[in-house]
Amino acid sequence: MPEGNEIHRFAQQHAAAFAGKRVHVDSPNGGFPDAEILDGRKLLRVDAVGKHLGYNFGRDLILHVHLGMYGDFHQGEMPFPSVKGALRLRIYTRTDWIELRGGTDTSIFTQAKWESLLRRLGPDPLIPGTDPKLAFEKIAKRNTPIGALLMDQSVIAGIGNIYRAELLYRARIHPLRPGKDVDQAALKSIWNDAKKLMGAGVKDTRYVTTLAKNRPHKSGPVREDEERYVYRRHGKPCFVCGTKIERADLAGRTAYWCPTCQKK
DNA sequence: GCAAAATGTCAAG
DNA sequence: TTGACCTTTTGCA
Repeated sequence: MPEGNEIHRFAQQHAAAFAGKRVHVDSPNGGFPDAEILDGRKLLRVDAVGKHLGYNFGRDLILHVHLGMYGDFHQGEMPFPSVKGALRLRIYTRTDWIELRGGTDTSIFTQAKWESLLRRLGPDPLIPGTDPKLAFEKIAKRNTPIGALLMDQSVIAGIGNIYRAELLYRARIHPLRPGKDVDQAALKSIWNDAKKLMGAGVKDTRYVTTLAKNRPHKSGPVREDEERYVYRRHGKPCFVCGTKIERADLAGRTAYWCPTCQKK
């Protein structure tokens, strides 16, 4: 279910509970038979890059988790909740536990494999100090729509369908505009906006991208139906201009945009 | 009770 | 470009 912000949040929370400690690892539904290799070892640290998590148990023992579209974690203090559903992985100590369900990949990586993963990922806006230059250069060369490039993890790591839609709305750029027609100043502002929005999304579990001045209810708590400008708002009026939000498939995922505010 | 959809990625054709 | 895969939740019978 997650974009990069949630991955980084999981890394922080899981490290807080387990890093530097000997942990138990098991797989109640048998979906991760290698759990026993890790059981009883010390978890050194938890890394997050883009949408990937690496639980580092020492060289060549890196538990790689990619949640894909459906994977999710739950975390809590002992005792365990009752086992239900397809519980693939648990990590726990005497006091804390996490549970993992779903997900595209749960497997043990060598150091070399982890490094080759890092090599094929673009810069991650959630890693402080990251230089976006390589991403800008790739985008400037390509005819591919910017809406597809922002989701391409080898261009920029961590952006998913919600942030793609909302970043492009906030930049007033149509998702079908070719990458090479997005100027450098616009790319820079999208990158800075990604750092800001996704950074807020690490702390806040809601994806709020609207400015208060654009919300129909400008004060009070943000209403659920006013959190975002375009994502899953097709057929509804744009908060800024009133035009109906459109949607279409783009690179295998549904893109959303305002045909008036966002220019091709 | 069942179909459909969902914040993702990869491989086959 | 399409299908396959992982699982839960929602909406409609």
